[in-house]
Parts: sequence; C-alpha cells; structure tokens
Amino acid sequence: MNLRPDQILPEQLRSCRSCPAAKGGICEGLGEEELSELSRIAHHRTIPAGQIIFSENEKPEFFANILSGTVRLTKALADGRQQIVGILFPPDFLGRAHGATNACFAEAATEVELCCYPAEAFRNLMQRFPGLEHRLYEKTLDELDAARDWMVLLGRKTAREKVASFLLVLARRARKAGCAVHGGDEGVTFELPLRRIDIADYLGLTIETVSRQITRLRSEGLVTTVGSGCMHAPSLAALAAAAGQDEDDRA
Amino acid sequence: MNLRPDQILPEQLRSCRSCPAAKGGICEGLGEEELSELSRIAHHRTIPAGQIIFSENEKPEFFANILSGTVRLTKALADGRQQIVGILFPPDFLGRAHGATNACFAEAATEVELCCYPAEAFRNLMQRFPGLEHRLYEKTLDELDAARDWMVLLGRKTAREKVASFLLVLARRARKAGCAVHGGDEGVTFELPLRRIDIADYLGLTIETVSRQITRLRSEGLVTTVGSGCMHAPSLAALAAAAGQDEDDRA
DNA sequence: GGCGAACCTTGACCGGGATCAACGCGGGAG
DNA sequence: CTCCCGCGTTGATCCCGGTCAAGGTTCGCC
Repeated sequence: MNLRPDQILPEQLRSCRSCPAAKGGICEGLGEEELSELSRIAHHRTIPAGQIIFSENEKPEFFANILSGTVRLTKALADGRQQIVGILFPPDFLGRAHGATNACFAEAATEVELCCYPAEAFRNLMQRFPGLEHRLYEKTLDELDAARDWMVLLGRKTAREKVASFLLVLARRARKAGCAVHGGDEGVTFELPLRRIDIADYLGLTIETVSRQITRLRSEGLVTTVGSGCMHAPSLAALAAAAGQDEDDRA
Repeated sequence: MNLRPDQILPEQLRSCRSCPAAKGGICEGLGEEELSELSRIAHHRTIPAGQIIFSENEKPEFFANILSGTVRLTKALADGRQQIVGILFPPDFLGRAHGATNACFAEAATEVELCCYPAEAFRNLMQRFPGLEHRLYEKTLDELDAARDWMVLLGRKTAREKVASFLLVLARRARKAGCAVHGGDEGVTFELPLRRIDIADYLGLTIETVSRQITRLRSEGLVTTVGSGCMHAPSLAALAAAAGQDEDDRA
C-alpha cells in the first residue's frame, strides 16, 4: 500500500444510485438494505498512474469497485519476466473476495478512481447477503472466461493476431460504452489506455514486436492513428478476421 | 452429449460420506440437509477416454464432481488450432454454475467417473443454500488463479520451463495425494494422464518440442521414465528451478 | 525556445521452436 | 505370426519473433 493520506477522501458524496459502477457492477440489483450497508463502509480513493494498488502474497486490506481508469493485474517470474494476467475497467471489481492473500499485483495503468471497501467489513457483508456474493461469483466466472480466452491467445496466436485481438477488445468495449446502436459494422474510435510495454506484457511479446505489428495493421488499413493514444478501426469485422476469430466471437 | 444409455447408472450406491470427492470437493463442509438434497439429485456416470463430455456454447445439461480420471477443458480457433485451458482432477467441479452456455469443451482425457447433478435442479439448490454457492465460488477463485499462473507460463516461459512446470504440477499433485509427509525433497513418482498432443496443447507447443524437452530433462537427470505413462522426479526443488519458479511457489 | 527523459519506431541479425520428414515401438486384429 | 495404425522420437531446415542498436517523437521543465 503506497497511498498517501490525501488520497483517502471522506465518505463518498455522490449517491450509489448515480455511481458510474452501478451499471454492470456488483452493486447492480442489490436491495436497499444491502446498498446502504455497502455505502456505509465505502470510501473513494484516487490513485495516480503507475502506482501499485496492492501486491502479491499480501493480506488484502480492501476490495474496490473501479469507477474510472484502467488497472493492470500482473504476475512476474523470479528473474523479472512479467505477464499481465488481467486488465480491469469500470465497473469491474478489484480484489480476491476470499482467501488469505492477493494472487497478483494490481497497478494503476492510468489514474484510477476506486470505491473501496475495507476487507473485513466487506467479507462480513458478503456472509450476511448471499445476493452480494452471488454477483461477485458471476463476475469471477466472467473473469475466468476472459482468462481462458487469453490463454488461447497466448498459446496459439501469432503476433499479428495477438495485437489485432487486443485492439479488437478495446474497440468492442468502446462501441458498447459509446452507444447501443448495433446497426452494422461501422468504425469505432477508442483510446489506448496502455503503453507499449504493457501491451507487450499483456500479449506475451516484446515492445518492438508490438510496435511492428501496429505499424503493419496500420499499413493494411485495419486501424488508423488518431493523435497520440487514440486509434480508429474502420471495420470490426476486418479486425476480427485479423485476430483469428469469428466475427460474433466476443472474446 | 455423446453418452450412451448404459453409461447412466442408477442412483449412486456409495454414500456421500465415503465419496472420494468429499475431501476438497464442493460437498465438503455442507450440512446434513444440503448433502441429502444434493445426493437425491445425483447420479454417477462413467465416460470412456477421448469422449466429449460437453461442448462449447451448448446449454449445460448437468454439472458434476469428478470422482476419478482426468478431464481436459479446451478452446479452439476457427482454423483448428487448439489450446487446453484447464485440466481437472478429482475432486474438481465440472461446469459453469451460472450463465446460459458452456464456455469451453470438456473432454475425458482418461476414463472418467462423474457424480452428475442435473443443471436445473442444481441451480435451484444453489439458490436455496448459500453455503453451496460459497464453496463453488472459492473453487472458481482457485481456478482463476491457476488460469492466471498458466498465462504466465504461456506468455513468458521457454519450452524447457513449460515442460518442467507441467511435470512439476503432476509431481506435486502426486506427492500431496500420496502422503502427508513433507520431510524434505525426496523424489516423487507420478502418472502422465495426458498424451503428447494434449501436453502440447496445454503448453502452447508442438508435440515434437514436448518430446525433445522431455528427452532433455531426462538427459539432465531431472526426471526418469518408469515404464509407459509413468515418471519419477528425484528432486522437486531441481524441477522447480528448471520450471523458472521459486521452490515454495505452488503454481 | 532548448534540453532531457521517457516512450516509440525502425533496422540488422540471431536463435528457439515450428515444420516437414523419417523411423521406432507397441498393441490389437486377422 | 504378420500387418497395421496410433503414438512417440529424432533429424534437417525454416522462419517468426526476440535481441541489440540506432534514431525519432513527445512532452514537461528550466
């Protein structure tokens, strides 16, 4: 925990009902009582980009909903080789709700806003409210699916497919967040919340290979660069084809 | 579902109390009422090696505890490339307890004995008994940890480290199952429940590379072959070193 | 504006693992 | 017993992505 005191804000001011993490987050669908008890133990924190949120093998001090920003979950080998094992966006839940220790490092890839629950109090609430644990279980199953999809990418895809798959994930996320229009395969503009080194660690590649493959996809017209840290994909179908998956495959 | 009628046995005869999946399985720690309701909907099945237990994107018909044998969970790309995303042993739970469809294929790597619960009835029980859902949630968190450890292997380890890591997992499992003695780093003999093609699909390699690396580890004295389908590791510490991880790392 | 640091891109070369091919081995069927 | 087929091993060669090295770009700070 490397949080400075001034990063710990007083009780959240916005009501949970207007919370950006309510839609799709663990709070969604909870009753009045659950929600009010949760909000009683919650507090908001802002964490600057690059900072470690919690470490592997550490006793968890808190769990959190992500309100804004991007969190990377990493694991490392003894000699320093690193692999990003998960990327979290709002309204994902951060932390291992059961078990004595954290399973990996959590780091702020961008500046991150969290809605934190002290570990002990949160676990008590989980025990009292099975509906809360149920929501968390469903989210964990989705994380497991995502991890296994990523295993296919890491084990069997080429560098070009890996990079295309990564961009496709971002593009689909942006389209889903942006609007409910699903009229066709119109283009999508999206942000790149990760630096090259993070993309490389996520895809099991080096930064040079990531850079070369992005250049290649750009030269093939599958993506265009829109300023720094922002890209545009004219066709998600074409990008999906380059990613080595069927168009309707959500992975 | 490719089960022949004769593979569906009548109600289980052995009591749940003497069940091989009780220790460490989802039934462990359940109350009398939960256990008796579970056993009422349970039936045993034996599935021959190589057979598909259920398919991806299929509506689940049943969930199951694995009583004996080895199950592989696989995902495939459109062009046939395959990745094993999980290996299940007794007393693991098989199936995605929530959600409309299965997330991957489940296949019997060896002959497998299952204790099956019809999906609908099982989900009803889960809703009534939060303790049951809690057990499943904990097991899913462990699966997620294992998947993420495997992501590090797939993304960042060399072929030699991958094969050593795989053998290490089997050796540790055998030692844990065999005896509670943890006196030191004495050797372990264990079975290989997977063929070369499965090992390759699990490690993101080809069968040729797996074969070569096993030969190499054998020539280095890290493992010896004990007949067909059986190996011996004289030192788990040495194997762990070759796997690129710290000795006390359980991954 | 000028400078420096962090990040990104590009080029040249190399090597680990894939690919292609041949052979060995063991077990079941005739 | 012989044949055949599935599985595993070994060898020769290739190529994708890693490695090493050299700029280029962006942006904050003085």
